[in-house]
Amino acid sequence: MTAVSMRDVARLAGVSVSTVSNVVNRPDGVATELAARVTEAITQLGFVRNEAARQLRTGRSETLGLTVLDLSNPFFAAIATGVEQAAAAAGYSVLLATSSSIPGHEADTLDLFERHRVDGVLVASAGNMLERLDQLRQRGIPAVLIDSLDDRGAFSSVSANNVTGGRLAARHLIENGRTRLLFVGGPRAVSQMRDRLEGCQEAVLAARGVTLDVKWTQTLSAELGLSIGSELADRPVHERPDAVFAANDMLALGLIQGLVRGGVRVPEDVAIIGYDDIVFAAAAGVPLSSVRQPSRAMGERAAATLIDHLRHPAEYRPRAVTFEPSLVARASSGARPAASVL
Amino acid sequence: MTAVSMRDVARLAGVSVSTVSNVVNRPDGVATELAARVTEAITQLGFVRNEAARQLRTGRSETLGLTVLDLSNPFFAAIATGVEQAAAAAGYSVLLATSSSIPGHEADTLDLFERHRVDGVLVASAGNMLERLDQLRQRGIPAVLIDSLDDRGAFSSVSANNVTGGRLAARHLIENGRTRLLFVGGPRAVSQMRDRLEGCQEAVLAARGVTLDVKWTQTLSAELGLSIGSELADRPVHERPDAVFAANDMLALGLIQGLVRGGVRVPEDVAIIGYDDIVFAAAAGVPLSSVRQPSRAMGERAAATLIDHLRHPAEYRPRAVTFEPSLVARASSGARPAASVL
DNA sequence: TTGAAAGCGCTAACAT
DNA sequence: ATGTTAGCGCTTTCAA
Repeated sequence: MTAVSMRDVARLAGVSVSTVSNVVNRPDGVATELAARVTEAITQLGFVRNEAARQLRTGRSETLGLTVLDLSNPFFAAIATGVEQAAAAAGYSVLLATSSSIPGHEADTLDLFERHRVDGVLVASAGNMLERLDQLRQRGIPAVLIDSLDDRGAFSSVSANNVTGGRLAARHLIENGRTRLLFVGGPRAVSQMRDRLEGCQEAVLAARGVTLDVKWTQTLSAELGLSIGSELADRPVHERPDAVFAANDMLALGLIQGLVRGGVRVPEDVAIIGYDDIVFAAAAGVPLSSVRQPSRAMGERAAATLIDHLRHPAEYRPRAVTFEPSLVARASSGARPAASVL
Repeated sequence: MTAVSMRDVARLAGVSVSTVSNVVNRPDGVATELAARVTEAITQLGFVRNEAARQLRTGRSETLGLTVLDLSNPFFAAIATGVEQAAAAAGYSVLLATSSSIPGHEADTLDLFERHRVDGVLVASAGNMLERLDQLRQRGIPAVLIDSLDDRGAFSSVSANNVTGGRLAARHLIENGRTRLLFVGGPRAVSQMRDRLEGCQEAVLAARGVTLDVKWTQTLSAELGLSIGSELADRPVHERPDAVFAANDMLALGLIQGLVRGGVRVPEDVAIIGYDDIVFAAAAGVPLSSVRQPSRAMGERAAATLIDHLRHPAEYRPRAVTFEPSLVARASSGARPAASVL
């Protein structure tokens, strides 16, 4: 019942534990005949090395900690997929934690990671974890931020330019003749949100006769979008925006639903554009225009960057990898749909 | 740079390591004055216990392994969310692995788990892992299956009745006047798929003058649905089914797209029903009727069941928890939409 | 109530 | 090329 150890293998093969260890880790320097005997014993006994013991001895866990805001948002799910794949390809395991369940305590997920002595941490969560991450870094556990930046440049990050994204979205709405824009997103404390708004504002200022209203929210869920959509639908027409830039697609999808149910036509009465280009944006009731972020690639790249830091600690230089977001125009923004992308 | 250990804490507090251990794990039996000194030393030094060492000593890792087929499918993402939450609430960490990237080698994810000596394993993946899971069980690592059953009853499982689900779907289509049904799903080797078809067949047999065609597929992606939809659209009308039961929502969503692009009206010409009721089904171009599985609850329940087995190994009795799936009728099946659910 | 000591399974010097 | 040995950080008897 208790697991097979190297000692058992050594005994059966008639060799020492260190030889077994060598066969497992550096088979080169072992006589082929012995190696064969050991391998035989390993399969016969079904030996599986104990990572905890190995980790205790080597000081490395070959494990990465990943904190995501919310797995049920396809944007984060895609990031997690990318991370997991890249990590697995490099021989790392992934310890997963979700931060949305503990508002205000997002950094708690890091405690878990530190106890497990993960080799590094990946954070895709809006919560403010920088202080705690600093602490981890001082203790030898580096981190890479996904979808956010570290202003002080202490951490590497992988993100898509949110100012550009906001500008793309707003410019697109304006080019389609919209003049009364509404930005819906939040929380305000989250820099991505402020950046998207900033880009949006730039585009508005660059145009003439275009107004921008802002509605800050605490979350970005489809449910919230639904209720905001209903609220907008209830407004008299002249108090209603003719275009809404929603800070993510979940919110945008809900908005469309709320508006349509309230008798408002999308895009005729109100144009909508979202953010992230989740896979379902294309299949939505009114196919949703969106600003695409290469979420899965971002996850892969973040894991690769972290692993690179791990492998070359000497030449550690935080680097900010920035992807450029791109506009995906579909029906919801009133543009002629491009060759439609599923 | 090297992490703070209990020895360091002990030294600073002027006590022995075992006292530190006691303070951390069983503070009751320690004199308050000493305990205070130790706690003080802990915060001062920023001590964080090393799980690997603890695990090596106790033989328990307080970690659960979770294998999911594909995180980018909201059904699995919801399961993962449920698992993660329930595990965290009970003090367990979650080691995550994705199996879709290694077709034919799904069980490889279990190697990882065994090396890490996870306390238990949760499997939400179609791949055939039963043999390897048996091995793990013999080595003291129990498993719980999610969304699949163990015919031999060796493992606990949490699933929704797929026969019932298939019956609900087909009956619904038939009740709406459809007579030429097509089932699309697969792979055939996956029992969930066979069960859904079985339920479907039952409903067809119970009706008169209804035919059922079957199309087996290797995967269930939106892309595949799109191409099948196009193919159906290209058929002459009399060779085309008037209703399609797709084995999951991703596939169904793609199907709708393919059909609509090909000039086929949904649901007028072809009714569609999917499976899983992912959150985006409601927001689809044609709101998608679906058979709902309580995915998140299933994840929670599975984790709870596994943890229960872990805590009461003596009274281990595999149990099959079965949720009943429910029909969610929306526009795609030609029914009058129920009070619409987002 | 507190401490001393053994040992979990492994790796890495070091000795042979 | 192989074996001997120490020790990673913790928990847990056992003794004081």
